[in-house]
Formats: sequence, structure tokens, C-alpha cells
Amino acid sequence: MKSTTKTNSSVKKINVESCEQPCLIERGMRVLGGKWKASILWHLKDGPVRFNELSRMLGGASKKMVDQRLKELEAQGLVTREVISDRPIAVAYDITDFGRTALDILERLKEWTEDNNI
Amino acid sequence: MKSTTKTNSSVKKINVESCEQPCLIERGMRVLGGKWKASILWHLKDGPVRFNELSRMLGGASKKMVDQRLKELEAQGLVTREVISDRPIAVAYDITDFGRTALDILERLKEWTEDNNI
DNA sequence: TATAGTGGTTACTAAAAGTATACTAGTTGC
DNA sequence: GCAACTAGTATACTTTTAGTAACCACTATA
Repeated sequence: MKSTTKTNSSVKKINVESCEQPCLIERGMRVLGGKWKASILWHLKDGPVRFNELSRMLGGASKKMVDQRLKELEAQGLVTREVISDRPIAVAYDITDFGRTALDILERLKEWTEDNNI
Repeated sequence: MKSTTKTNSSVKKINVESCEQPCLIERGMRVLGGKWKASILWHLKDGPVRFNELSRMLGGASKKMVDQRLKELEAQGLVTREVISDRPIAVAYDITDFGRTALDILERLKEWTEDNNI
């Protein structure tokens, strides 16, 4: 890896390779970092949850917010939406296998937050 | 606060305990999840970087953005600001030991993003 | 003297995020 | 019938965030 230091006197300080990494971090954050998105995912880890129950779990996030985030997560393939009853409409949201691959990151984030009293 | 759990047969479905977890995730995200924050931290992992260099590394994030995020990160103890030269003003930002504890999460996020072509 | 670099600040605008309320349409229970 | 529940949608609104551009004081170079 080329360092930003001492190749010669006129070395540019910008290391282009280093610019590749942040994009990955930023892109990942766009998927997991929105408000409530990580929390929603986290709440689904123990099995499907219904819409209103999920809203309550999130401590009063508005329906609009929960709805928007769920749609984003669904579009990105992290959660699924299933109508479990038609007449008295009932819908269950579940985490996909792909969604589960992100739980490891969230687990670490949770531990980090916990350990550092954030 | 009255609990919603099992006082009798008409137990509500809401599990109050489960509501503790998302807060940890949400709180952690408030620290690492802002736009550019994780990227800034990531860029400092190989050593101190100067203000303008950092701006360029972030691919054109405005000075105002970089400045704001750096101030937040500094206030939260994740990075330090050091004036390394006075006359031709020069400032270096560095990651703290505490900041480094978050790199593990970012590393996983980066891998996850990479592996899933996000 | 002019230009470009350092590390910012300030003022402003545009866009996104979030809140609040009311509404649909159906079901269940009193 | 009336209220309360289900899962949303629609509308209007406020707040927050993001981003642009200009500017400051200073230095260094041509």
C-alpha cells in the first residue's frame, strides 16, 4: 500500500486509493443508517412482527416513518411484507436472509454503544 | 409507568424489554451514522490528516460539512484537533483511542457493503 | 501585484426528515 | 349504532440537514 508519506519531495498528499474506502462505508450507511432502519431490522430478528406492534416497539415513531422505512428496507431486500389475514387486515414484516447478514454489524454497534455508555 | 406485561390473561403483545434494545442501536447510529462521520473516522485510521486534505478525501464534501462533522466527532471524543503550525495555519485531525474502538464496526460495515455489492 | 493555498465562518437556499391530524375500509366487541 | 382495533394513505406543516457561495486573515509563490 502506498502511503501518503515520503516517496519524494513533490509527493501529492492525496492518496487516491484511500478514497475508495469511504464510499463503501458511506454506501453501507445509506442502507443501514437512516433513522429507525437499523432498529426495525433489529426488532425483526426474533421473528415476524406486525405493523402496529412494530410502531409501538420503536417507541412512538410515526406511522409514516415506519411505513417509509419498511418500504425502503423491503425495496432493498432486507425485509419482506406478508399479508397474513385478509378480512381483518393483518400484515407481518419479517427479516430476509440478506437482512440477517447485517445483524452482525448491528450486534457490534449495540455492544459498542453499551460498553461506552452512549 | 404502568407495565404492559402479564398482569393477567389479557396480556398485551408489547414486550417492554424489547424496547430497550433499539434505543442502543439508535443511539449508536446517532454517533456514527451521520453523513460523512463514519467516512471521516475511517480516513483517519492511518494517521492524522489535515483539514483540506480530508475534504478532498471525502470526494468533495463541503468545508462546512467537514467542519461540522469534525466538531461533532471532537465533542464526542472520537477525534482530536491539533494546530501543528501557527503562521501558515495548519491543523491536523487524528482519531482517538475511543474512536478506534468504532473502527471494528466500520470494518464490518465495509465488508458487508463490499460482499453484497451495495 | 495577482493567484493560490491554509482553515475556517457566515449567510443563504434547497431538500430531506419528521410530526400531527384526519381519513379510508374493513372487523370485532359492547 | 358506536367505539376501538387492523394497516395503512393523504395532507399540511415544522424542523433539521445538506449544500452553495462568498468572505476573512494569513502565507507563499510567480
